[in-house]
Amino acid sequence: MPSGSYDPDAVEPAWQERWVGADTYAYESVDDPDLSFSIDTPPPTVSGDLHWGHVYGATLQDFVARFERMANGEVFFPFGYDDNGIASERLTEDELGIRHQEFERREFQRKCREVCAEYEADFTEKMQSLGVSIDWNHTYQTIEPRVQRISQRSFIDLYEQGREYRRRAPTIWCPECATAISQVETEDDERGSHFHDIAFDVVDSDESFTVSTTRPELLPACVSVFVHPDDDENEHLVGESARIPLFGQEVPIIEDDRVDMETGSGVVMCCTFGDQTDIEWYQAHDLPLRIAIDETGTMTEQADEYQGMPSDEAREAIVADLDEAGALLDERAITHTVNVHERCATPVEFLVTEQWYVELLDKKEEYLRAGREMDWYPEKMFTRYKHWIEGLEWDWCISRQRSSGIPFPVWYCASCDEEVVADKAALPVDPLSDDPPVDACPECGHDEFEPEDDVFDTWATSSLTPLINAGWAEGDDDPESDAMARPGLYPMDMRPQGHDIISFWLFHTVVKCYEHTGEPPFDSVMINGMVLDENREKMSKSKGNIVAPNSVLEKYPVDAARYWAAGSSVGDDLPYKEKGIVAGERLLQKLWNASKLVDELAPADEVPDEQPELAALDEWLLARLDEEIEGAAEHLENRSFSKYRDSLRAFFWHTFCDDYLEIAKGRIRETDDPSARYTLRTVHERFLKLFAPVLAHVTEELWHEMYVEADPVGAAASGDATAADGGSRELSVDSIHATAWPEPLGLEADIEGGERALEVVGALRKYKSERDLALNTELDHVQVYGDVADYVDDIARAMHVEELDLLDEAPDVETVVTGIDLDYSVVGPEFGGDVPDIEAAIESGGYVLEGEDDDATLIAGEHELTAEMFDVGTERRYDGAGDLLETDGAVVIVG
RNA sequence: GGGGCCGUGGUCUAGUGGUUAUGACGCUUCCCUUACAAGGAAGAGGUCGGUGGUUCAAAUCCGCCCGGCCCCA
Repeated sequence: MPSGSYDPDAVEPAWQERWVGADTYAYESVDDPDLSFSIDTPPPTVSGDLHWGHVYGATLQDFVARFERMANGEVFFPFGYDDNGIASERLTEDELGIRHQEFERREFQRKCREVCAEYEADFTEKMQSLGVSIDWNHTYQTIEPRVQRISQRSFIDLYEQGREYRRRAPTIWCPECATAISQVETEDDERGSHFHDIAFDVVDSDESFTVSTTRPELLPACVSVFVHPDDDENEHLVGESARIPLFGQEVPIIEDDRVDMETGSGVVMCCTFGDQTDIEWYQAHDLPLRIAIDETGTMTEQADEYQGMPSDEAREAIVADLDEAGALLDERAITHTVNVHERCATPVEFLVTEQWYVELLDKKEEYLRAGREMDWYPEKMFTRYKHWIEGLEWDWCISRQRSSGIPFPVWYCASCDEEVVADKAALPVDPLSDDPPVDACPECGHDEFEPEDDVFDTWATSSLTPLINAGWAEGDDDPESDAMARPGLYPMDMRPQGHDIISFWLFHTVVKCYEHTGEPPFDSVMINGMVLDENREKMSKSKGNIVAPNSVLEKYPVDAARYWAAGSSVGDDLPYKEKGIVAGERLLQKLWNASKLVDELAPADEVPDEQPELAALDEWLLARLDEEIEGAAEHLENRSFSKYRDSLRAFFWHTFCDDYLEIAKGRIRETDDPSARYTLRTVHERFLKLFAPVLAHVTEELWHEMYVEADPVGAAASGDATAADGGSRELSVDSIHATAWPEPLGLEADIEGGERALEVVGALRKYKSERDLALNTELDHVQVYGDVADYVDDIARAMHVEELDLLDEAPDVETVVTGIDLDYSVVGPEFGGDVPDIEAAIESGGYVLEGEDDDATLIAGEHELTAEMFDVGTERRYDGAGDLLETDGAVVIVG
């Protein structure tokens, strides 16, 4: 039995260990029809510390997992470690003091797996200490051979379907990392720079104009000059040609509304490529390419005498030469926004390179339909998906010029460049180490091949997690078959994701998996918000407002943090609030203390097995709990965690502890009442189950303390005996989390009577409080008018009333009509614009009241209102002995 | 620049057309009542960001404005 005060420091780690040791959350088989719910957890990068995003995201997922497990059956809740990215590459290099270039790619990846294993173990421990009900027997690493195989298989399938192509085209390039990157890997940054005002001559004219640029080294790459159509001052230039200073090429002057007239001179040069607008112009106006800077940042032959110079050196030389030639009109410092690589903060270049792409643009409609088929929590996130799809302008560049990552399974004929892809049976392959599947080029017969040394974009793999979980293309021995090994898992029931990364992770996953299976990969997606600081600002290192979860969890119980995390609705950001966690801690103690009292009042061996004849108030409480059970389930199904948490807490704390428990306590101590004992224990066990999804540890401990024979882990408990229990569904381990969500009892109860009885109790409390009396002050005589006959003893005992009488008739009061309250929901639609007339008549007293109660009629001005349209406001004046108290359903006289 | 979200007592928050606007934290007063003082009871505190409109009726719907946040460019 529970005793003392609750000790989470001892109880929580003990249960965490036992859950993992006993495989509490493992499922027997993924083909088990009992496996009712599956979650596609997006694998986190494991190199860093646990941050609030992990805690919040994983905790919300766990609420759903625990609820679904109780409500429906086993839950597939796997875990993945993302160790396939550049973060793990750097980690391995730092840890081992090596450079990846020093090793064959395959060898380096082996080292990565080894180094990451330590970090993964550490991360696993941290996740387990959050009490998350993940099945730790089902984890994967994105760098493991099986995942590499599925990634390469995905590539080959899409290639065979003609949905992938290799092309020379503009790409976003990081000169520091020497790779193409996708747009989502860039961010804006404010940088200092210089505007150079450069004079351009108009061909066949004496005229010249000024172009302001921060990139004079791109002059040799200039292919045109643009003017805004509304630019009256420069409009006359449109149609002419301009001669580029120093380099001499003649380029057309074109109008386009993408020119920013506010910046510089309003006339802008378009180069190959200075920024993304240049690329848009290149495509829109069919401009030629003049590539003046190569992939290493060196000037090309287009740059004439500057060829071979690094671009920043060339910039200085060109500026000096412009000045000498008299073409440099001005030079001034500015700050402007530049696109930088998020990882290394290097400003990106826009280069023309050969890359692999996945075709997306031709199937936007289908992708939209797939997105619409999923349930979005919150719904508004579908809008984000819709806009993302509609706004797609480029196909997806999936090749990266990095040294580690999953290799493209492709070779090229050294003679004719024919693409040769790997045999499906041979996957995973690394073309840098493995031979192509053919001896001679199927196109030209040549026998030498160049391996593709690019690797996949990390999202090309991360977008396959539902397929990895379902064992796609692992279903049978046929290497050509894409049958799933665990087809029952697909589509998966829920995909969780933080809202900051849905566009490149979730959305790509939808599209990619749809391509492979023809259906959306998820029945539902649950988007969570961010954890903000106490002032609702994003936590960031530069602001220095980061609160480390570890430091908080050392101080507070995990269940308290889980309680705090449940204080949000799906999709909402959640500010870190120490007070919110303290509130959770208080609830844990309250639950523990109430449990002690329940166990004392209704110990297991004194509670009748069968439902006894129930007192009216007990019946009422059980019926009210039925409503709460249904409400809690509905809120959890809608992922309205906050509503679930708050309504359950309020009902438990106020209705159960403050009202019912006080009454039951008196009744049992005086009469050994079996009805109250049965009710207490029944209701209490149900409360534990209702709280279990959020307060995972304390409910487990209490359930074992009170409902499973001698099997708690806390304090005095020892041994590992597990006793069968009636409530358990007999899953792999005895746990409250393996029991079924409570079914409503469906008792016929006098709901109104119970409410009325508690109103009377409330009125008497208020009476005592207003007179500064202790709540246990004896009251000699109380009379009640109102139907509370079945509750008289409970009321009298709870409020220490010596003699409580029921009155058959209303007490002798003088009723004074104080006004008329209209029921606008009836009067409004009935009388419409005449409502103000009626109000005016009532206000001025110009009305006649006829009849009483249901037959009452009100004549106000021109209109006649029937009883259901109004209430008569009254005030009672009581001149009798004692004090008159009123509630909605009863009249109480004290004294 | 495009899109989305938000603004409710000191703080956070419920409430998407209908009488007196929900709750928590904080505050004030009272009560040690053999589960819990980290508890209980009562109370004070709000022109629902501003403004105009729709409606018999607006915190709620619509327009504009102000303030804040996020995503995309």
